[in-house]
Amino acid sequence: MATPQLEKTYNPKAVEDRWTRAWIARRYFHASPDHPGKPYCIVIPPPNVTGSLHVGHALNHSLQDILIRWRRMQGRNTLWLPGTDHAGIATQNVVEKQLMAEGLSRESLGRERFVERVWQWKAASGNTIINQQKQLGESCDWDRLRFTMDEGLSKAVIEVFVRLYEDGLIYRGERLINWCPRCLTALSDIEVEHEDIKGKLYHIRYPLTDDPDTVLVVATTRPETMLGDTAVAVHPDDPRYRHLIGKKVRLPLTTREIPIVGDRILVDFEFGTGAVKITPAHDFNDYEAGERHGLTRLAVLDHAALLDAAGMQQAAVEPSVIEMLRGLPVSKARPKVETLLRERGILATTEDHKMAIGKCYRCKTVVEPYLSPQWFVNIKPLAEPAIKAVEERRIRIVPESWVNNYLGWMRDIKDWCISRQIWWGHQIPAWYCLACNGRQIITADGRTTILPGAVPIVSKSAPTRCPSCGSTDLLRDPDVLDTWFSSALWPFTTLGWPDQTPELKTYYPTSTLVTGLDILFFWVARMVMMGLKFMGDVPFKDVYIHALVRDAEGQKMSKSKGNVIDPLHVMDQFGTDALRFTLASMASPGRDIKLAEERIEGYRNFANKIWNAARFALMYLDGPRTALPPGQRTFPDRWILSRLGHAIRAVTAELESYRFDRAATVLYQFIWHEYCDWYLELIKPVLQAPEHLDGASTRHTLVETLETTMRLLHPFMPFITEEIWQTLPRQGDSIVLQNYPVLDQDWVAPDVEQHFSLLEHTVGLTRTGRALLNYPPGQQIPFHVGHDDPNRQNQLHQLQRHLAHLSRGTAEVSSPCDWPAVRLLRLVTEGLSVGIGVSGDVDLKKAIERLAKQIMETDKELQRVDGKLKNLEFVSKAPPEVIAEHQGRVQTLSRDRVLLADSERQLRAMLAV
RNA sequence: GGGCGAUUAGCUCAGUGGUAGAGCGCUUCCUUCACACGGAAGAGGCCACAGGUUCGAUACCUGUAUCGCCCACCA
Repeated sequence: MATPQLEKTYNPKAVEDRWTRAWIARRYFHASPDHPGKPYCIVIPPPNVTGSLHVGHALNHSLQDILIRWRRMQGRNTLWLPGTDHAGIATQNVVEKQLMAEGLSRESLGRERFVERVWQWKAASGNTIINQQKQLGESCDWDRLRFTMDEGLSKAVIEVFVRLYEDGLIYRGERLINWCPRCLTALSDIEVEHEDIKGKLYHIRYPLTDDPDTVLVVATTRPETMLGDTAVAVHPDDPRYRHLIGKKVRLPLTTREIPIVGDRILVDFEFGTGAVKITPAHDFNDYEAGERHGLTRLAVLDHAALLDAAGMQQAAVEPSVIEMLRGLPVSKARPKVETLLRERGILATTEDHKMAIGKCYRCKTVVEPYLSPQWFVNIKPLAEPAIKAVEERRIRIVPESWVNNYLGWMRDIKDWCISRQIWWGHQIPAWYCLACNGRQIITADGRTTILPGAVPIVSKSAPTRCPSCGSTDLLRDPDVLDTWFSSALWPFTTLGWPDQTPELKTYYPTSTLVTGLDILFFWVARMVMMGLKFMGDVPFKDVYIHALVRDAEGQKMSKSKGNVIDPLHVMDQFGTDALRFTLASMASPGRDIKLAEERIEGYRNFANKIWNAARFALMYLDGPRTALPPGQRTFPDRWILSRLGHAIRAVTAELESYRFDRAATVLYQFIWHEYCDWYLELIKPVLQAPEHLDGASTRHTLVETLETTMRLLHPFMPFITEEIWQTLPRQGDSIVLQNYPVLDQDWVAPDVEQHFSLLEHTVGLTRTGRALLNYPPGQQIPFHVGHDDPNRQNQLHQLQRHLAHLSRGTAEVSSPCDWPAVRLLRLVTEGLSVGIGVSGDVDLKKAIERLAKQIMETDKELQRVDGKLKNLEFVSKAPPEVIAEHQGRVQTLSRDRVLLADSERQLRAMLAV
């Protein structure tokens, strides 16, 4: 017997560090277009460069790594392409915060030095998440690490922008957009998070100009914006108001008069008072109504969402009101306006009202609709092919339930605002000739505003002179592109586009995209559109959408709530394999994951179980082993191989349909309950008797099964499987490069499995008996087994040896009727009877009392079900014919066990003891 | 307002038109020579509610309730 080479308890830390380094150093994960095999490629959803690994990443990346390792082992030419996203606003915010701590600001630094500073920050901190990904065991091709602002990718971004512009799919215009007054930039529609809050509905009196005694009461949730009203709308069919259309009201707090218009789109006359104020510069609906009625747009809020004196002046607001409100944020201005209106008797009434406000997805500041010139993508022409691709299932979305979500959004898609007024990002490749556009370009307070009338020169490289007037006085558009613009190109720009690289040819379209549904619209939809536009093909064939990870209470994890599970901490405490396996096992479709640490601890135990199974196997490595044809294998060997075959088939099938959870369950079940609990126990007598005839065959199967199992498990638990695999007899340097197990048809043995289930059942009965009788564990228990079916009776004979061993007893197989009836308790199920001999020093009376008690309880339960169960076959697992045969002498012991007495009288006697 | 999903053991979740499953937790027994991060035996469920289809429904259909998510400009 060999000395065990492994520690008694699995210690993940050292193992993980060692293999992380070795795998990367040996470049096992490096992919090349020349490699053989059908390509399999995943591009990673690039985490923000500011990020550190949170549990959502851990889930997302674990699942990808499972797929990647699995496909690699299957012999595919496998590329997992890693990278990070420059995360425009998020990163800029991080660096600005740093500057603030130093008493600096980005304005004081100036654009160039600020951007330089961000690059410095990236160089210093940008690799945090990459290193954490490596710790997680991710088998990315780290040689191909990309960053969305790499030179090549930036070039591609410019290329795309220019081509879209030339195709008329990018335009510039002044629109009402979502504006974050803290980040001071435009946001796209989906960058706004809506939240319900309780607000008030203010009813305000607007007097008619030709009849000041008549007032039109309008309802609004934002009284402070009334200063910018340019009309009041009523429904043209509303009998209360329709005669007023065309008249004017005097706008309170101002000296302006505004018209009453009829608008059936804006006005729902059941809501509020049926009259709506129109503020085209501060509300999306009003903006459109303003377009319909040709209204002017008066902005009374500035870019920081403060009440703007100049704007108010232009809106003819009373000077005293301007003085009161100037420079105030909306939150302070609103109560002041309310008080003012109340004092002047203009406020009719207020009522509580639930309303939705939008917040910036980066900084949670309330966003304002803001009128400003921006760049947009004309998205409909791009969306159409992207809709078709999913409808025609050229892209398969898993789970399918998200298809409708995707299609619904795509069919109703709005133009995409892609310009951001920040400095960190891809600067828009547009220039303006100052000579030609002199009056369109205004610089004030250090902010340059390029009015919508300015004519851009869009070009891949900086033009030296204006093509129309020849002037060299050119100004580049200061805006940068939405971060998601470059992300949308990720599947092809990372492979070298616009160059026709071998990588692009080999790996595009990629195979699978693994992502959370939170970025389905931000990212997935846009990749589809851009991929189809520029590559003429879908960017990926499958999209697997996984759930969100929440804490054990189902709350979204957030730092402020303090309920964040830090994956690095967990990896440290329980091991990376345990975390990965946990996440995989909980990745059921269509349900969020509530993660609790106990669960991870459970899989840590699983890792330890595997470890010890390996230790056990290693003790018998030294003995001779033979490769025997299946016929010569022993019963336990044939059984475990048959089960292994099932596991292989199941795991593979589940992975093919992205059921990581079920694959994990299969592995857990097989390894713990079949390999460890039964197989290892079954073969112990053979292994521990050195001269046993079956020794060679058994040792062979023991190791063969373990080795195969390690390969089967490797994608899920890469570290421990590698470590164990290394100790086994093997060919090759690393499990990473081994073949994934495939089912060997010779292993399939239904007859053996049937055999085994008889054994399992019988052993279970003896153990129950032992527990019921309080047999001391050390004491051997004498028992008889028999079966009504002669065939199975025979099988029992063959299993006698195993039975005796596993039951720790002396087994005798005899036909059910010829047992010594005295002092035996018999347990029967499915025609199988086990009689346990009761030796003198056990209190038979007590044992029978306990049985009787159980029977009584069961009886009560049966009576509760109200006579429906007159026939015991409903509660017994015994086949009906067996029950019928024993009618009247059978009592239910529990739902699946029946106590059998030789006669009713005997039964009564037993119960009455 | 629209759409989607959930509701199964104390907790977290699988699952199937035909006798209810797992992990964790709990109870009892056991430190036997792979593992106490272990072994064995147990307890514990009108499968949210109400109808319908069916020989039979936890599963299929309809409705109700509660919770969650996504989308949406209702002032």
